[in-house]
Amino acid sequence: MADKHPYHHGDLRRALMDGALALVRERGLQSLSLREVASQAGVSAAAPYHHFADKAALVRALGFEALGELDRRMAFAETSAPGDPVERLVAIGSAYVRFALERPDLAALMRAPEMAEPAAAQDQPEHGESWERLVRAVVECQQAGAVAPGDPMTLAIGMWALVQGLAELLASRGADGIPGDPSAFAESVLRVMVPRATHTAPPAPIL
Amino acid sequence: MADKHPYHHGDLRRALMDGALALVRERGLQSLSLREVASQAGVSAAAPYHHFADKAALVRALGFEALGELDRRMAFAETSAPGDPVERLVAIGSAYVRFALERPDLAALMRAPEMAEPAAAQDQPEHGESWERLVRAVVECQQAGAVAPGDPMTLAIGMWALVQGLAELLASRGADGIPGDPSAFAESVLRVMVPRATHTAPPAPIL
DNA sequence: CTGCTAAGTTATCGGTGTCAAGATAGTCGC
DNA sequence: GCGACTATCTTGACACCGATAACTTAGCAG
Repeated sequence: MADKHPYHHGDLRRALMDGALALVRERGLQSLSLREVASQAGVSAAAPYHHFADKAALVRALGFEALGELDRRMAFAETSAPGDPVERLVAIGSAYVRFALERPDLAALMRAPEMAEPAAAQDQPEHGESWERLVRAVVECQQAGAVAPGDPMTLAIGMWALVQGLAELLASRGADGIPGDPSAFAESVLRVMVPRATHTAPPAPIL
Repeated sequence: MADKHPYHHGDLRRALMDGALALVRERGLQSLSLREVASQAGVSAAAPYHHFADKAALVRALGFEALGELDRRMAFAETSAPGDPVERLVAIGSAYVRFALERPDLAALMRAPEMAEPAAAQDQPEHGESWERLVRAVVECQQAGAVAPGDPMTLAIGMWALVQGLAELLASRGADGIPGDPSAFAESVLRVMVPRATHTAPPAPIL
């Protein structure tokens, strides 16, 4: 309905989002100003309110778009890392970290406080299957006997938290003091932290 | 020098920090206003600038105080969890998550964007030994043969990221859909994710 | 052509961070 | 005790921000 006939501006909503994203990219989410976004798009300061209820709504729209891009990257990582399921799990997680390192602006939008507000549940477009993909990868690892058995939800939450913490640590906080390529380092951390299945049957049989 | 003789107000700096913390606690870091902090302390809007260069400086001071409290809790967890080094490591990590769940205000201050700015390196008071403590716990686990060998830094960063991600996931994001006590759940996740040493000597010796 | 509604405008409000200049109150040297 | 000095706080202002109300314009349906 709103995306068909460009009345005055020609899809202003899109222009606002693009401009806002550019501003976040170059000066950070912290100093994003709705007025500046508007004036950069060549419209008055009140115009955005015909497309977004709030400044928060704009940020949420961008955040969900960022989540979509993340989902796309993780999907690509899943399909292009065949064979060993553990390698696939690592690849999925690594894609997350790489995304946060390459696009800290999008990563910041994903974890913007506006995304945690209850209003965020309303305008969520497609519910994104990132979570299902991660659980699937964990289950496949377990079926292959490569990862410790147990509730896959627990493991998946652990992996998700690990990857998210790694991303924030390396992107937002400084990636100083670690050697070489941060993304390669993150991958090695991931590889170590995957909860591998213990190869012995009982723990230390007294022989 | 500034903490000795209360000139007019009687340690206004402290009053501002306490008031600001109270405001963050009840309405969130997002809507913290320097003016409101000042007027709540019974002082004009410009008064805080004699004690903090910026609003960001106030937030950083609070953030470092929160880091100190976290450090205190992790230190307590370390000393009061003797015996099994893995249990100690889990206890330290669990203390982090519990802290973030109990005091989301302090957790938010710790990861405030102002803490990542380069200016944060200046006014850091005591450099906090949380990191050293974590590395120590990891090394002890390795010496006991309970945790996979390898660079302890890598493992410690993994644990730190895991615990940080877990805290953010459970605190900022909703802790919905997980069963029972969130902190107990986090502890179980931690326990699963600790990179245990494989109990076999070589990986599958062809016998 | 006549409504009707979406889209954009101007004007304004209350609020915010920050600074400059002045007033005030303690401390120190004499 | 007294003047100089400096730290502290106030007033007043500036520029900006998010948000709303009232008005104008543009495109479409009948």
